[in-house]
Amino acid sequence: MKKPLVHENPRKNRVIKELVDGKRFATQLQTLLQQPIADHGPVSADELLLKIWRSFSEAITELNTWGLAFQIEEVDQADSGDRKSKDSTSELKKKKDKQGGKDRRGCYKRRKTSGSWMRESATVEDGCAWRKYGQKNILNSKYPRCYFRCTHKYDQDCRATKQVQIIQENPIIYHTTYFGQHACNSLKITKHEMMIISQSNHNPMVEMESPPFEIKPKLPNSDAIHDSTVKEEDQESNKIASTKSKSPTNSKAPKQRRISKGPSVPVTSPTKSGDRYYEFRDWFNCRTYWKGNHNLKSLIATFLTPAQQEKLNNDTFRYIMVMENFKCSMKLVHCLCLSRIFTNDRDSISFKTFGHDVSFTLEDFHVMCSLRITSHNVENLSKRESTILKHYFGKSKGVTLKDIRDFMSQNEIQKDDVNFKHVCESDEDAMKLMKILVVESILFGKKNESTVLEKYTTIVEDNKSCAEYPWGNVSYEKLITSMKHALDN
DNA sequence: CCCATTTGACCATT
DNA sequence: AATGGTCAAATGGG
Repeated sequence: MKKPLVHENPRKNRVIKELVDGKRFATQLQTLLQQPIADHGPVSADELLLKIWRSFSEAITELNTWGLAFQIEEVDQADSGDRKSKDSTSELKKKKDKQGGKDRRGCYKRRKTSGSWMRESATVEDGCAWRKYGQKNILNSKYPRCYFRCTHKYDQDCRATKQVQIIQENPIIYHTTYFGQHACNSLKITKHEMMIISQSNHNPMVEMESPPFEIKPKLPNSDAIHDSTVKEEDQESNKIASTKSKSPTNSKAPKQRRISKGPSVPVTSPTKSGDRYYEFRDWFNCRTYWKGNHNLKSLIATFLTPAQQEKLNNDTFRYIMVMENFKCSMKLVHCLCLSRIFTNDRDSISFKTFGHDVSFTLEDFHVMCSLRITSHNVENLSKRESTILKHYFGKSKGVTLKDIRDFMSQNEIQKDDVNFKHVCESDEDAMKLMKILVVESILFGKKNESTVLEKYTTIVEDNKSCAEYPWGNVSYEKLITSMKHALDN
């Protein structure tokens, strides 16, 4: 009998294993949640959550890089798609032996662009430890392309890679393309990694957020620490710290500011009762805080024509549009703002992520959300009437986000033969309506029932104003105000 | 000696 | 056949 090929495929086996593991952990979690907290065993729900997330994340990464390797499998089961071995010391020898001494260099599949993201900057430094493994002259390029992999490729099975190429001199600009997420326990979680975490969502088929914050419970007040898992984690971070001595970016942040111990920490948390302070994880998990449904992707797909989508993707909010998952990204921004409330520091914000202190400046906030920020005051709005709201909703005041969403879902694009038919009078109108939603629900984090503010609609309506308007300042301030309000309740 | 970079070879993909 | 991604021997720095 012919054995099904799939069982011979290590890639597929890994995917299956990860998914099965994930399911097992989920079942364990379900059992755990059905028991009273006092009966919980040595494994916490948070730990199980992390395990589940890791399993699915691994499976997705595997599926994303699958491609042709599945076919190669038939010919050569020994290697091809999977160069990695848990046993890094004997890996090289093993590989050669398996291949009968034949050199398999360059035996790879060509990169896919999905699951990658780019960055242009004046420095190559991004806080991560990279190892260069190649350099290539690229056709029609003045400068060579350099290939890097994560230093922890073998010791921690980390698959992150990047390609760096100079695209301009004086001033120098590096173009970096990142592939894959870090699976390693890197001490240096930087703003850039945060950006990556918030923007990368590799598989378009699966909506999944990376957990941007530490999962394990950790009380900020050392007196309150009795949980064994907390101690374990502390040991773990010390271990990492000692093995990773060179840490240029880290030295820049000696501020041992414990966010939760800041002077302006609220006495109670709106999520739970008791007189302890809460980490951002607590806020992050507080569903009442994250209003509305910010997932505009499906609306964009059904309401805008491909041409309109293309335009929107290259417009003022292009960096927002690049994000696969607005909700996750904006949660991060929310948390950043929240940290500012805790530290009461106008110049920088800091919080904990993966057990490490991370510090952000307002400038970094700008980098993260890529929204315009200016140093001077901005409230200089004209008192025009919103023509677009008036035109499509019959009124310029009192239109809710829901009204716009409903309008969009009731007027999906139609295609007859070759042309897209659209309910709006122009492409511009369709895009502007979508931009209003982006501003109100994503930048301002408003809930569905809120009314659209006319003064911002008029800015969106005017392309020049919209491009020049410092959305970064406004969303930043709005979020902080909104969080302060939430804290007071 | 260890670790990182350099560089030509190798080969999948286009 | 050209191109680009990866490997690994050679090389170099600490």
